Amino acid sequence: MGRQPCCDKVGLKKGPWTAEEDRKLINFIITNGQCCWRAVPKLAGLLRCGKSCRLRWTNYLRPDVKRGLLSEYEEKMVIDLHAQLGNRWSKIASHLPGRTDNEIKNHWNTHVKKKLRKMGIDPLTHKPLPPPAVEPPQPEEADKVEEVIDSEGSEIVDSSKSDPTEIVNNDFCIDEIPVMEPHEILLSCDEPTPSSSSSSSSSLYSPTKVLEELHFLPSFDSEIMMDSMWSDDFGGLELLINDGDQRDYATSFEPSLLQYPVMVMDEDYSWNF
DNA sequence: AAAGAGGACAACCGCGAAACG
DNA sequence: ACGTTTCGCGGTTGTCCTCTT
Repeated sequence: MGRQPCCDKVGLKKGPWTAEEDRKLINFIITNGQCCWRAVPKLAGLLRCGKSCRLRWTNYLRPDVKRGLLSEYEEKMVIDLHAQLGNRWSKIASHLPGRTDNEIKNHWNTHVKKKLRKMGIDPLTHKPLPPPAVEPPQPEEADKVEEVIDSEGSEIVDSSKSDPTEIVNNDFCIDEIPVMEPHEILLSCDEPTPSSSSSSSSSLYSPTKVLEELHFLPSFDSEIMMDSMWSDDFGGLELLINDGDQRDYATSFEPSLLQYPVMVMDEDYSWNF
């Protein structure tokens, strides 16, 4: 007996989400909170499976999702955490507030892997890549070999070939690239460098950042707050959205909060301040 | 300017774990 | 204790965009 599919696939929409679908999902979750994902599409009037709704909300619509390129500091964190945790993207993401596992995974596969290889570092093992094979291929074989390098050298390494010795020789030519030792690129994650942490993301307001700044609240924990936003007895999201009274109340305790703009949903259903 | 190639990223799929009855 | 349901994760695919020829 097989698993029951997460949803009845007949008549369900797939592919990119439209603004209208986003609006429906956001409205539903704002009104009802996150409940059983399986029931969400039906209740929200969406022709999507629950899984798709969860993914869309988690990765793109959630108000605390930080968008845009990873900062230098975030990228270094990712590299460092990947060295410790491997492909546990959700664990890595949990160390980077506002970033999703999917986003980090994509960034890793499209940017970081290449960058590490160019630096002469194996992105799988985080160890220096050994020099390429010295023996030149036979003239007749040369084309074939080049083909293999082209198709595999820039490609994701099959996880089944986890033995690094099987993959390194087909990777980038590192003749002209100085090899860096892992310790030269791995940073400790407990001391953010001021320059990097304030680089690309510093000018942007992120909801998470705002939450982190709410330190005046007793025992404040941004994760708990994000959880609480969906509970019945907490108007967190309303405060973040546009509740003037709540905001006045909060700023009466902490006037510095006035520096933060009020969070609103744009006409294109993205969150803004 | 048009076509093709490659890159980037959003979304899907299948599996395992956790929760629940 | 066991079967079923639901959720979350990681790998993979599909589509759109940009760059190159």
